Amino acid sequence: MMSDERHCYAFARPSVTTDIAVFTVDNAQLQILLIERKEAPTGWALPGGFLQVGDRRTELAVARGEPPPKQNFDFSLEDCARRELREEAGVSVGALHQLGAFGDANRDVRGRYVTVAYWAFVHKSQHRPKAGSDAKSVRWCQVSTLPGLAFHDHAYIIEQARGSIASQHLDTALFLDLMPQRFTYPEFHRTYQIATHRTIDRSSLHRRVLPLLRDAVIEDARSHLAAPRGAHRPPTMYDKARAVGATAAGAVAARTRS
Amino acid sequence: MMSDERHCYAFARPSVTTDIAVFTVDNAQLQILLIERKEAPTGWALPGGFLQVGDRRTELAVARGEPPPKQNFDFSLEDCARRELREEAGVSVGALHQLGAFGDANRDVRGRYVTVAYWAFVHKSQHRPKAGSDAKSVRWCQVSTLPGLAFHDHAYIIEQARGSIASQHLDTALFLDLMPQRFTYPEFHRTYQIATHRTIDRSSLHRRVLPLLRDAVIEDARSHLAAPRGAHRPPTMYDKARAVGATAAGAVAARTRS
DNA sequence: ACAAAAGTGTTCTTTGTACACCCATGT
DNA sequence: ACATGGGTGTACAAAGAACACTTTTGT
Repeated sequence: MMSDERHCYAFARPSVTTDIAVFTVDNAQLQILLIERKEAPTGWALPGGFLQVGDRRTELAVARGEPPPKQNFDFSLEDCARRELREEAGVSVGALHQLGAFGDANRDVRGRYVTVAYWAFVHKSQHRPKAGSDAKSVRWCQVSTLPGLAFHDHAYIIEQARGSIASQHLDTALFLDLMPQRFTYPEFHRTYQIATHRTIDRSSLHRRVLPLLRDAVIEDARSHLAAPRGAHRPPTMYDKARAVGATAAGAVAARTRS
Repeated sequence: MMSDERHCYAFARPSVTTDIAVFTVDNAQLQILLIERKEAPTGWALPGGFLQVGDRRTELAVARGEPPPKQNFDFSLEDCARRELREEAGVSVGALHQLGAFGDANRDVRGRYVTVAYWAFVHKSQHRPKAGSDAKSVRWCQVSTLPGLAFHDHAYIIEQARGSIASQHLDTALFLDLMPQRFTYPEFHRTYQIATHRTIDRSSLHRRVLPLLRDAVIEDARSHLAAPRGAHRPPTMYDKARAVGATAAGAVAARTRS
């Protein structure tokens, strides 16, 4: 009902969307969150969707500094990415990293789309992906065996994101986002190697990461329950929320809720 | 006449623009190309403008693979940047580097704008900036003493671009775009230092750059006319068009014209 | 005791740079 | 001769990583 085209402009405009490549490490594999589209073009795709802008009057008011509407309004591109991720896939992320804008005229068969791509790291435990409004389903897919994608530049975007992650002057601290609330260094070492797709000496990485975890040690011996037990020294547990540089996904989720 | 708002959509859409930070080195200063806007908000700004998209029928046809219209159509975001730079400032550049997308709701008082920012290097000799349709004037401004800008995130964008240029993992070859058709290594050395805002040993930079210029030597002794004369060995002249990695602005201009 | 974790010290490589000193080539 | 350009060799510094080895701490 009422899909009237009520927003009219003197010049044609493209649709603006954000797409987000959410990576996680599980089962010794780098995985990415994909959604199965309900509408054409059907198939698998990166989660994402339209930048919600207000009508003329609203936008002018916001541009003048008035408070933005609470509903159906993305103040920033990053807001849009977070919202789409939440609505479409049920996932709230910490740090979002912008990859760039993609806008070739033939990138979407439905018409002219300009998309701003982001990537993020999460740990599965903190998210329960749930297909939202526009998605038939949501799935973690191994990046090594991606299904065919509904938009032909999504594979390229994922490629770019992986390059960004691997070839790096990327801060070690960013990889903390891949960890659960509590984790040990050996776990971090394994995860880091999988995410960057290379091997690195345990001790060398340890030296780089330890400073970040200095204040995140969980002293309580009972907390070690989740750590590997055995006839050996138990690993130190760290609390992601207290690690420097980590963007606690929990905190972000809480902030969003309030 | 007929500024009717003929393009209507079910959902509000932002305007999409590109902005370009064009840098050059002249008079021992890093300079940037700014235009003086004719329309509100008046004042100085980065050259740039609207992404020209077709109407629904046109875009669908292009998305299906049919050839894009010759007129008033930007196939890619980069095409848009080149066109705007040409139309608005009379400048054609070689390599364009995407900085990212900026789309906060309060970035433009006229309404909701999403801009994709690019930066480029040029040499003044190859361009005659000329105020185009939307510009009252065009000017090279020293980045050290920028005027106030009509859009408050343009200063931020310029800042980002300068950071990108200075804090390097930037390929040396890109700086060849700052040179004229023919240049000497000592000239390159000076230019490089100004652009990156640091000093570097003549000999060290020489080693990095020489491989790029191997096949660009101008043998003809008469070509040395433009080189500094004096009671000393004359410098070797190089031809930018034959240097590896340089994107000859002339070639791009020619391609555009055909 | 054993095994995994934690921690330390050393070496190696790479990369970029400075620096010193050569030769080349014009007026 | 001399001033500038071109070129080479060496040394140095920092960063990242490998490697070897020790110590810790539980069963």
